Amino acid sequence: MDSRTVNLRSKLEVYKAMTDGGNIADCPVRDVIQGLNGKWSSLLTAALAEQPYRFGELRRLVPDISQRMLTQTLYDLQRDGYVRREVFPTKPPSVEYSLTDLGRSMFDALQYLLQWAENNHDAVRDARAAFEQTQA
Amino acid sequence: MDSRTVNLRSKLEVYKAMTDGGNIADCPVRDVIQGLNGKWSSLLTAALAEQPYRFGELRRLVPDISQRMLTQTLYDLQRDGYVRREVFPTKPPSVEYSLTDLGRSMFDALQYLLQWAENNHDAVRDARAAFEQTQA
DNA sequence: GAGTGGTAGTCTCAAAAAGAGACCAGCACT
DNA sequence: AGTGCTGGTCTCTTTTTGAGACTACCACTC
Repeated sequence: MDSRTVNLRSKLEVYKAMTDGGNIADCPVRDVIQGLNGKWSSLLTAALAEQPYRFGELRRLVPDISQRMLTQTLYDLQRDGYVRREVFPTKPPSVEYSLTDLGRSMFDALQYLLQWAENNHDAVRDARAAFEQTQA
Repeated sequence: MDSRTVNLRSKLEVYKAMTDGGNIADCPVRDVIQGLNGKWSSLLTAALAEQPYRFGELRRLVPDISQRMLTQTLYDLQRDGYVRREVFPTKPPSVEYSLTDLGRSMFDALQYLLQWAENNHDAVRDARAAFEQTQA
């Protein structure tokens, strides 16, 4: 996607897209965003954007995720078409997860936000510190 | 942010930023992203990017949010420095919420993802339908 | 002067989601 | 025969979210 395309659209238009012109509760844009803002979705997508990984590799790569949430997040990403799951008939069978073209395309858009977070986490940290002062 | 800056960075680098070079559980990038992926954060940010709103206006604008979650999400966005809260001494007092410069900057980055969702929600819907077939 | 409505919330309880950790089957290796 | 690796599932507890009643203050109407 050409970045100028986004910048030419008004913020109002993006908001309207999220509310689907009145169909607020059942809006497709919110539906898609909803599937991406789980606690682990973006981290796992970022890992798989680097290279394909097996289940156990992902678990070791992200030590603070529980097996249960790893299973479920991968299932959700697969259901929405971002991730491909391939079983190899080794003994014991191994399972490889990789990004689909759709997943790669989504991650390209997500990267702007990740990059922003990397550049600005100091500002957010400062804001939190200042806010705690006003509350005290 | 210049879009080329992002595209020149490898996916590996973005992943490394999310894992903070080993400090995976307590990574500032994940910390910032975490604050943004609540169910209502992106929708409220999009609304406030359009124009400032008062509490009751936001509640009417987003009918399926509970007062409790509206209060809490606005509190979180204010704490992280994205939103400014101003009380006006009218009778009864009214409260106006608006984006800060930091919030505007963040929303610019978020917009790429919202735009992607708007362009690709059909593909996600198709993926879900296809996935249900394979499960049945 | 009693009721109605609009302001911005808080409080409580129920439901849903996430986290922790035990448990499983199958096979290879020692 | 025991140990470890594979990729999970199952159960229980804690956290997060949702629904809805309730508050205090004031203006306006009847």
